[in-house]
Amino acid sequence: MPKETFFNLPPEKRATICQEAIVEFAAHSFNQASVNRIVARAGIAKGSFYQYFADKKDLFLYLMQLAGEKKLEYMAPVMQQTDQHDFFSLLRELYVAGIRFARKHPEFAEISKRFMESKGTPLYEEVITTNMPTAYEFFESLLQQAIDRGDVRADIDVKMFAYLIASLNTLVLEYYSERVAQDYDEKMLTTVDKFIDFLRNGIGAHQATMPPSQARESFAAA
Amino acid sequence: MPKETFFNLPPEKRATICQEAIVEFAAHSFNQASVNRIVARAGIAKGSFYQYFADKKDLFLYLMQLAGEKKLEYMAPVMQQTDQHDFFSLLRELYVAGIRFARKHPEFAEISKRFMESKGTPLYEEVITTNMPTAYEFFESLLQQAIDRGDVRADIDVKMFAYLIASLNTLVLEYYSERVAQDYDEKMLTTVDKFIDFLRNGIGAHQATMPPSQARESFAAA
DNA sequence: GTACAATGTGACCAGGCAGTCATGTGACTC
DNA sequence: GAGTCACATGACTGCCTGGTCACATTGTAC
Repeated sequence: MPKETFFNLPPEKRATICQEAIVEFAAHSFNQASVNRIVARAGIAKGSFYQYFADKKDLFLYLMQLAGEKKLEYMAPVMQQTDQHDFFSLLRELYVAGIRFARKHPEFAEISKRFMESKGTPLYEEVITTNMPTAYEFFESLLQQAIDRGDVRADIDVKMFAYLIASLNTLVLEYYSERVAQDYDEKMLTTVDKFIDFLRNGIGAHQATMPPSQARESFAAA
Repeated sequence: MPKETFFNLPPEKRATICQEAIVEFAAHSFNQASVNRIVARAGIAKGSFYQYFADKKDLFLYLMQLAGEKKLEYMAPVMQQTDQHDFFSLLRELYVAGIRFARKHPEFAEISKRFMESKGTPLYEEVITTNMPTAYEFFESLLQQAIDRGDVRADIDVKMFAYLIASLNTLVLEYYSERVAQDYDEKMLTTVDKFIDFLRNGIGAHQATMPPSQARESFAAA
């Protein structure tokens, strides 16, 4: 956590520092990111930085927290509707929400992605074990619900598909970003739908339906 | 490419240097990897290193080449059988071969993985654009063949599924390594089969068959 | 005006890095 | 023994890093 000094700062100065730090960590891994560059771009003295933050890690964890909060703003509305929609529709909304978040806050998404790739480093272990429940557990319980409700075949390996569905979440985002469109929207829904249809065919309870769905409207706010 | 001096070295010394370099690049990204550590562990002088290699990148590219050659040893036998098996069996063998490679040469696999995650860096761009055809194109043509043969539904988005299938290749490896077994084999075939069955249900031409396959023997040499 | 606390500052430190180079060494030739 | 060649060596350069600290500046309370 940043020191009190940091929160006493005029908001715009605080915002500038955050902004430049976000840019730095979006462009470089934790180790590669440079405090020197951050303070230079933010226009503050090195000594000031260490009046605000205990060290580089302190800043990084704070940014991770900000990113998490921001992402939750996108995901929470969807996650509260678990009862009102079938499993695949819900999944679709979750994927869409994830893409929206990444599109509106690409630096946050980049930082998170970079962090997820740092599996195995001490910093990763520290953050994961002390902080967050992983997405896997969430998808696991969601899958189990879906099976109980009859949305999903009962004979699947739940843990494996929870893993796969969580991974597909980042996969659909990457695919869309790299191959389909640089700009937000338009083909996004159809891309997500193709993934969801594929999943529905693969593990849905009803026999696989051939016609892939047309682009439907998202039931979450656009 | 390493200098002539390097290849004039007694083979065991060359092997030692390679081994220590592999360990270093498996444990650290290109930027984080330290020539100082490599020479210290390999027991050679810094100056000697620069008699063998032009610079750090030179060594790294050489290791990437070695890794590629080694991986090809595993993949090539499978890839030459494209005509003799249906699409999903072939895919299964490719996935299995990939896991076998990663199990027998974990450092090479780690280096490759780390490199693949460095998308966007200048080094990545340099290697990709000048050297390798990506796996995507390979899977794309494989998919197209499968459609023509009637193994796969004709109405799918070929590019998207080529991307997905390529990604699933690394995904099944990660899942197996992280969640199923630290040791090689045993549940590997059943894990891969679950992925393949899922794919078959999702995009196979015949209506989804319910009973997931039992562990079959691999048709490639074990 | 003065005292005091909060905040700002950048030179500085120790340490790591990639890469260089003058010098050393030993083997082989004539 | 002299000359030559391939290889070996590690001190050195210049640079960058995260983090510190003695000192300067500012704002406020009295």
